[in-house]
Amino acid sequence: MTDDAPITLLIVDDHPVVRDGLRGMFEAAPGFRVLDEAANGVEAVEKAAGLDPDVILMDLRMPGGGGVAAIRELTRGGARAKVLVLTTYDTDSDTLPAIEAGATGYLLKDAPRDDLFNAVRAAAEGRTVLSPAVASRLVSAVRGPGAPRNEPLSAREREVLALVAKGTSNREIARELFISEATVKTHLTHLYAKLGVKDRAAAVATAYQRGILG
Amino acid sequence: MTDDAPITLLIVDDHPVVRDGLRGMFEAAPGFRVLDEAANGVEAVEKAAGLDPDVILMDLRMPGGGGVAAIRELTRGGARAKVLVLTTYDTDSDTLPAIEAGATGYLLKDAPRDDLFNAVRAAAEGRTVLSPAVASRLVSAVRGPGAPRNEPLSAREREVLALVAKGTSNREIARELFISEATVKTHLTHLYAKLGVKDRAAAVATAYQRGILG
DNA sequence: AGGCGCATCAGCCGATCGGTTGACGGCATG
DNA sequence: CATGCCGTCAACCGATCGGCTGATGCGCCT
Repeated sequence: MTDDAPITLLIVDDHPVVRDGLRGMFEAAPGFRVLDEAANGVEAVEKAAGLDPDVILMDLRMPGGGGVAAIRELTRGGARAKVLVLTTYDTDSDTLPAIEAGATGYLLKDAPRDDLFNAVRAAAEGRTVLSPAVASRLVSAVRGPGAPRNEPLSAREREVLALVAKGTSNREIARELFISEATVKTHLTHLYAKLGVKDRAAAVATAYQRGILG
Repeated sequence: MTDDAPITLLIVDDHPVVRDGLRGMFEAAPGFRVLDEAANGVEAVEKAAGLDPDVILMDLRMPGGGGVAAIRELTRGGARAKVLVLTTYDTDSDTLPAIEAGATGYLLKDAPRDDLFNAVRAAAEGRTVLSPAVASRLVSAVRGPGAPRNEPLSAREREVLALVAKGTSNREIARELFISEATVKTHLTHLYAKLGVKDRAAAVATAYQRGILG
């Protein structure tokens, strides 16, 4: 790939507004060429096969064809395209799966325009680009390839979690277990980290999926 | 039972402090007689068989022998004793199970002393006594015998709930679904009512148990 | 002896949640 | 056509949560 050849793009997002915004942004900048758009993962895989873009800008969380699955399919299919994940809002729980699935970069849509351009150029060259928030998450999560993070919860943590699943507030949990509210919060913070979630609702969901509850 | 015969009591609670408190309270008042105490459901069933108390004051949520199971066993065994449930803090999800299991009354420990006395007298006569909070829950839950309230969630509500289970905040859910945060909250309030829970964590738990999620 | 995980606690903060009340249009059912 | 459910939205409020920093004591393993 020479310096003057434009980087070709495929934009994947379920929000038409976002697609337009990205298209406009890249068409207005030199060195980029938007080949097409797709509204979901399935469509993205199809179009990528035909168009062979350099970089795919992909949203996660789309109706009808999740982003992570699409990435996995693309990389497994040996596609040349680099996938740059662009998440709508903040760093959610799909970060690691997306990267494990083969995403080359991961950043937030509210990143400055120039960061976006740089990220796409970097991705086109195969360099990994991560938004700071994501990067910090990754370093704190240096773990084996594809390991679904399975740290065991302590007995006390499981006890707290079980009460959380019953709708018990931290204060109530404290009274139930004869400990202070501060301790309850500590247990919660720890088990959030172990489960890889960020609030009690997600903790309960993950616990059910792993058979810790129910 | 004549007017001057004291009402005999069995106190069941895992907290020694609470047991002492109740014992002291009833021993100081005329017309009551505390026969014994138990620290869990199993012990309660055993002692009730031997002592034949008029009223059993029972906490729910105890380690080693849940209160509801004990109540069920007592009533199924044809015990004469009336069970008055005394919950530590507030109206939790065990309210209905406890009453269905055969509890004669249900009130909160922070009820005024006289309410407690009256409740025990009422229970001894077989009258049902409920704390206001519990009563209002019941009227809004005129369920058939043993029916675990199975109101179906609307499609939108299920959609919101699924995102909640992923740890998504209300604001993020709003963006995902192209609706306002106010609407998200409305959906949540509705689905809490339908599931009979009071926060998102319990909603997720209930949803898993009913197969709505996972 | 030193390190490590677990459990306990404090205080502060901003962000978020849940409750409440009230409202509007659409659509179906009766 | 009246009633009810669904979906949408607003504004306000107190309660709760989650993050952060930092600290102590205990038991276990090396």
